[in-house]
Amino acid sequence: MPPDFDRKVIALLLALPPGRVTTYGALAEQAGYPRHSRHVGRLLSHLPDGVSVPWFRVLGAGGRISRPGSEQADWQRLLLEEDGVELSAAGKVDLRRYGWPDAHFCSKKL
DNA sequence: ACTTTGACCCGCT
DNA sequence: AAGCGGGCCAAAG
Repeated sequence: MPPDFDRKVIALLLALPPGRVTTYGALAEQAGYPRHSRHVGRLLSHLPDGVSVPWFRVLGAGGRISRPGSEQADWQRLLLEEDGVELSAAGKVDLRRYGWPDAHFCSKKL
């Protein structure tokens, strides 16, 4: 895995406008490594310190929050709402509405 | 070198 | 709705 993978993912994340969200799969794909969704997860779980990343804007496929029940999931939900993102009772996000503008699953462009 | 472990994903019960 | 199995691939033990 080239060193720039991490860098790219971070950059993409920083470029993501507030109030919008993306997914592990989409990040991996846009970083040039399709099917590497897990690696994005692993990256975010061991975040290089010194970089402040809006990790909470990263969701699982279909707009699901990862590791439901975990402490981070609760935080994520809170932070997202603070961003103005609506969550269903099940804690899911409508990607068509809040998804990454360039992503296929998003219908609401910039 | 081999095995286990993920902040994953998809399709099928 | 919820669980299972298989696929995925790098990192850590």
